Amino acid sequence: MAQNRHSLKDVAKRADVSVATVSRYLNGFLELPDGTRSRIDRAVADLDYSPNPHARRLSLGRSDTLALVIPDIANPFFSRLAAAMEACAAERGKMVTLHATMNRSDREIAALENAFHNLVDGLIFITNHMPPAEIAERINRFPRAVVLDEDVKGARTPRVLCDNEQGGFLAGQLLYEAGHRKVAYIGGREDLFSTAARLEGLRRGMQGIAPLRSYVDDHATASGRELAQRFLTECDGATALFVGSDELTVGVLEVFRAQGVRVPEDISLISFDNVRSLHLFAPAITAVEQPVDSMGHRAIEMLLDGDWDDPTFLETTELLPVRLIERQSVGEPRHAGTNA
Amino acid sequence: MAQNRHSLKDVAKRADVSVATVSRYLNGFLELPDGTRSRIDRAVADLDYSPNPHARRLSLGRSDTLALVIPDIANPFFSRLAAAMEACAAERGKMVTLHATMNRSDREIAALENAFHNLVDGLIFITNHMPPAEIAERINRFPRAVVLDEDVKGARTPRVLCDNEQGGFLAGQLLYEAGHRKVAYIGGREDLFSTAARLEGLRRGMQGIAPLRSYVDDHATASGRELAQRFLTECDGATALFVGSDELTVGVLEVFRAQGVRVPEDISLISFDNVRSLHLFAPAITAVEQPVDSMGHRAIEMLLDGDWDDPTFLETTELLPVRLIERQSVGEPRHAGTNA
DNA sequence: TGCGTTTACTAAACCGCTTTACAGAACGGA
DNA sequence: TCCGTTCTGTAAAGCGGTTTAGTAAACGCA
Repeated sequence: MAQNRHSLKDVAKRADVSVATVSRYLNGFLELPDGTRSRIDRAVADLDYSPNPHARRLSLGRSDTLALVIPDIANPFFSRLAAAMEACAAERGKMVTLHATMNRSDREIAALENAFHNLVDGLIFITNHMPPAEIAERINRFPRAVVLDEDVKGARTPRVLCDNEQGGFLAGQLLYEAGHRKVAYIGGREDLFSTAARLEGLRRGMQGIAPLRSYVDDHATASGRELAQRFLTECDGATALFVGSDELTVGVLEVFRAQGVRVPEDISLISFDNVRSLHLFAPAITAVEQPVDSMGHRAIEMLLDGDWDDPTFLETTELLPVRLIERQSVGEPRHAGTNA
Repeated sequence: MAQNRHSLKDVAKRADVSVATVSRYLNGFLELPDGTRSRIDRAVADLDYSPNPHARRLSLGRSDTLALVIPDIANPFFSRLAAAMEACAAERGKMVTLHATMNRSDREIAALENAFHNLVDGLIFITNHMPPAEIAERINRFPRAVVLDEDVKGARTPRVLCDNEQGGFLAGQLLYEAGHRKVAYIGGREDLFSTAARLEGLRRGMQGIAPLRSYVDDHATASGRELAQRFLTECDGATALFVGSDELTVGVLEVFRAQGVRVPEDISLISFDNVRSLHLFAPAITAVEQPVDSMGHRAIEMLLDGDWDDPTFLETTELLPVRLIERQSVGEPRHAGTNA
């Protein structure tokens, strides 16, 4: 019932040896003759002993904890990423703490500050905006950090990203082949590496035709609504929309539905992520799928198994492949003749 | 760059006082004259001092950490719950660690073991199955624990639940008024408190008509598919389906779609949770909405602000209200005449 | 001037574990 | 018999805070 814990000293006394002996034995640094060993084992069992983690961590100088700094856990993309990372970390005996930032620099700084002071064994950092240089500096203070999902300018850490360029390319190719020539992109700002890569890929897929663009600072559903509204008034003849995340897509579709804009009859649409149940939407939404689970796993593996003594390891960028999932949200452009 | 931290001793030396003075001053237990105070402030600033959390926790005997033991973070319901709890905890200076169990007893035990040994300041426990008595015992060993979302038999802790009975009632009422008389329920086993309450409410809403039932052990999409399949072969004339979670609903709809079963023309459907974007589904799905954010907030608030000295506090059950969100998945029963 | 009370601070124990440095006993070989 | 090894441990110094008990100096006051 109560926290009635026994200490190493209690075990030592009961087994009639010194604390050093018990400690070293339990940690596998000491071979003992059967008699002593069984006395210690007995004492441990009798007292239901388990080492005090605070003392252990103070002594060892590590925390057995990884910090996840992440924009929004309620967002399915990030929650799946978090789930993958937690599973991977738990397998290796590491705990995981959560720090939601909502993409706000002040909260990112607070989370990094917190994690740093807590002496975590490693940091996973995810952001969706272009953070100020101060944030990269703070990331660089961690002995071990991995940047995930979006590159951070100035961060000297390994990166795990999806192949955004390829994702853009697949989307562009599909749209081009369906006959679209005027395509708009809704997503993060162009100074983000992911956005630049996607736009680059999109252009390549579109045989060199550049997309129209609108930008947001986050991947909130509300931003999707706002941009959809803007898109409808300023769309300038665009017949297709490439949306940077499922969250934004949800907002876009809400507005389209409210305004009677039909997908794909009026506007074709491709989403990015494929973490929501887009297959059940009306219409089912075509999307570029991110390899969420492997991104999470790789990030943790790099953190824990990376060769952190090798300075070139910090330059590593792991690019994970995306897939295009074709459904029903892409059709022919409305007035195919007039858009060529 | 490196973890080049300064200790309290460094600060004390620099400010030319004792460590005790610095410690007590920094913790607000000591008033100091301006001179001393500013010397300490200076030293702290110069050395960029921040207390070592491991040492602090060892000394204080607490961890500033809350453990969230939760079935699956990738599930939107739980991820939103986790997001709400993290936000609430962060506001009060507590970190949050994540422990996903996938509703498996062995993992629940491992997570509880882990959290217990880590001397967390509090535990939030969520499960979706009927856990063995051992788990309640382990929960009871925590000085502070709150059970969330689903009651746990034998756990002597406060509970935060949604009003499942009311949710069932609202669903039943809607179905009854639409003309349905044969309704099936898909969800957790009946020995779960939530299931019993929902079925009870459903019956009440249906004017006393008891539903057909099928049960699962988790809220995975795959289970939804399986049960939908079973439902279609054994449905025994049921014209409506009340599904225990959005996750299950996704699986059900996948099967319905594959088999050409139309909602609501062939079968009416009401989901529970409303955490996925059901409004964009085809058809938009009527659902009982759980107050996810307030459930998360209340759980944390009870954990941190509850009167843990009052033994009756452990008997507290907080029941949060649900709402029925009407959309397009409920219609008249197919052969209204034959079902009365 | 002397005495009690504040003021301003310190010494040292303690939290519970790890780990280095060392020591006594037993053993083996020359 | 003597010396060098192994075997089986131990004492004690950290890790970096918090906190109790106590003290020297200054202050107020008769």
